[in-house]
Amino acid sequence: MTIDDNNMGRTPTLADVAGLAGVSTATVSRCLNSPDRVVERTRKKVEDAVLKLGYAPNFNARALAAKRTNTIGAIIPTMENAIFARGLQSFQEELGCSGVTLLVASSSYRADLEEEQIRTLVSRGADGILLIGLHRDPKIYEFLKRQNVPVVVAWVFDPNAKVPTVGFDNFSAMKALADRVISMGHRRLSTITASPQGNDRASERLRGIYASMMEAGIPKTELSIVEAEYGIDEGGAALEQLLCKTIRPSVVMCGNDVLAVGAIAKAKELGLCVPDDISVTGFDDIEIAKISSPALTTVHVPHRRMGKEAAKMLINLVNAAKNQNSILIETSLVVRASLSSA
Amino acid sequence: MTIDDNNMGRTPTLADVAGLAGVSTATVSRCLNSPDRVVERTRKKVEDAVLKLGYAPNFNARALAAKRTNTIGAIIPTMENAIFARGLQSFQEELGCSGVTLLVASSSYRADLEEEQIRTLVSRGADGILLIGLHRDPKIYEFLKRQNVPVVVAWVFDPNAKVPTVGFDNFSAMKALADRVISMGHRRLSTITASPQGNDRASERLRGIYASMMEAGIPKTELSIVEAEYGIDEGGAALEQLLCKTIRPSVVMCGNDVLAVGAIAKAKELGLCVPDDISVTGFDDIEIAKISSPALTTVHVPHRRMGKEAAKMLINLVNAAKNQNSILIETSLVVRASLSSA
DNA sequence: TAGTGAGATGTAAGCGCTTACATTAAATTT
DNA sequence: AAATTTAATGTAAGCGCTTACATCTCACTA
Repeated sequence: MTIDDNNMGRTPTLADVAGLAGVSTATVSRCLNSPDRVVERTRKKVEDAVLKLGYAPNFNARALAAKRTNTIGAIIPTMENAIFARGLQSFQEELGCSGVTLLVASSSYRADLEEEQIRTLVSRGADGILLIGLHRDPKIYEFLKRQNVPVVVAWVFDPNAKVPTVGFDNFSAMKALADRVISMGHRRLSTITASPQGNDRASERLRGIYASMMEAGIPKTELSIVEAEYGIDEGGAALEQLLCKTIRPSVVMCGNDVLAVGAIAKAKELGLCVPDDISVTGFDDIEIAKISSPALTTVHVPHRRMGKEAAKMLINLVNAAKNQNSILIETSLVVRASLSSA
Repeated sequence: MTIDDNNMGRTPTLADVAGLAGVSTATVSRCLNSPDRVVERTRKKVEDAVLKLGYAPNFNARALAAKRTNTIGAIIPTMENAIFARGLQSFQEELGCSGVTLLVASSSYRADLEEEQIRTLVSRGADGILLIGLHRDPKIYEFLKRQNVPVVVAWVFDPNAKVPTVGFDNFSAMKALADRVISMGHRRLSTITASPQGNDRASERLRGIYASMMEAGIPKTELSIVEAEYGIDEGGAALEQLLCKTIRPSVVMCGNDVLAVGAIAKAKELGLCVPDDISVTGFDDIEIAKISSPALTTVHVPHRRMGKEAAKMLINLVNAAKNQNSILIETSLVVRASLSSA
């Protein structure tokens, strides 16, 4: 049995265990944290006492005394987005292998909230922090540095950043997709994107589209842009806005699969045929991309691998404090039925 | 500026602030926790010192001394499921209104992991805990009670449970759906469900189907059951299994929308027409249900409201410790194209 | 103007744990 | 068997904060 009775009116402490076992608190502490430093017979006594009392260590007291929490914090923009959830899942799994607990917070894509949560995580004693995207007030990085809390940034790759990153090249990934789109004859382009303001993933992807257009000699003005928040309905609404423009685009390149699926649904609702009347592309390649009809052309991102690498990196940083090199996660184009020749 | 320099080699403490401001630590503490108990002039001095040093309180020390964390924990089966993510989002928002922080853990549907995480949350000093589903070892409820940590259970409604619940009646909701299915002439029924073992949501829903069949005089044997984990691909694989059975069902009632969408996709892949060859139903009514083609017949669950109510209840419990009554969240049938007459 | 009491601030004792250092016991060497 | 090393355990000083209680101020009252 792991959970047992004790007949005190309060939750048992280390001292109670020590008393019952007839040893000092230091010995009990050692039993819990480095059992090999305690002789078998003593350890047995202590373990019995722990069970007898249903003792559970007080985390806060431990953290205060040890100045270490075995906890790593992560701040993601939203929990409602499957891609963050999935990356985080493997991040957590990898941390778990090292006995580290994950603390998650979501910032709702708001910089001020994120800053607040970073401070919360630090004051809670997180040994390290995972952040999404590089773009934020430099003061925050300074703060983290001064507090001696290592950081890893995921979802972007930038070997020149002052913090290690593990992610993919948003610019190149989107440019590769745009290259393909343009090579299929599309000229009247459009995109549904998250606000690039303060979101380097979004702005890099946008830059990727422009770069491709430039190479193909298509003027920048041929790209219509609509900003949308994350969500199926938001994608649909954005598509409607796009269709109001005087020149109807032949393709809409969406910032992620969810927006894309929303756009497809809305297009069908409006009696348009995808991809005959309008092509649609996504980004991320989550499950929904495959089962969408038509199936979605998108950029595949190995989120699980990214999460895992980020975890390893952060653990190294926490343990050794030696600098880690950024890791590039390769993406790949997945061409499916939602994209056809113009 | 909220984050500023200090020229010490370590992170500043309350005592540092007190020293700089020329007051005692008690006064600084009061400035931070009950500003109205400190006179304006003093408070100003303290605030200046806080800013000057970039002071951030040490959460663990505070929790240790105050025996309160303003933190509530929640353990959900998985983060990858949109319905939990969404319910949790509004849960968190509501908590935020009261200045309470949320700590999330996911148990991967494993009872042992859940128990471990409950203990972790308690040892971290969570003032209260949100759990999904009632079914778990009674020892856990006893443990929580002894530790004086209030609990609310969500996603199920049971006025007779020993802990307050806020959720819906899984039995009636599924029975209502089955009633409709059967009234449309279906007799060869099937279901794709999470393992009902230790999952009261799943087992109640299954019971709902049986109850409906019984009323209609359909023998229990007419229901084929396949268990599947959560996921689009899992739903597809389960459908294949179902189709291997000698008697092909005319309808597949899925435990949630994600499984249902997976089943639909697989059916289409196999050349079957939904709903002409086979009808499919889901549960939850997440966004994907609307945009699926054909659109999914399902049970609508107001997750956001559920999350909000759960938060309110938990906060009351933490503050007043008076018992709360369970809250029933009403569900409703949403009939869409994926269900047709047999 | 001394007396009163409310309000502001200070003092100091913990909260439950870890850990450097001191002490004691056991194992090894000579 | 005494001397020396090594392993096991104990002692006690914090970790950074909150808060009961003591003290001090000062505007009022009588």
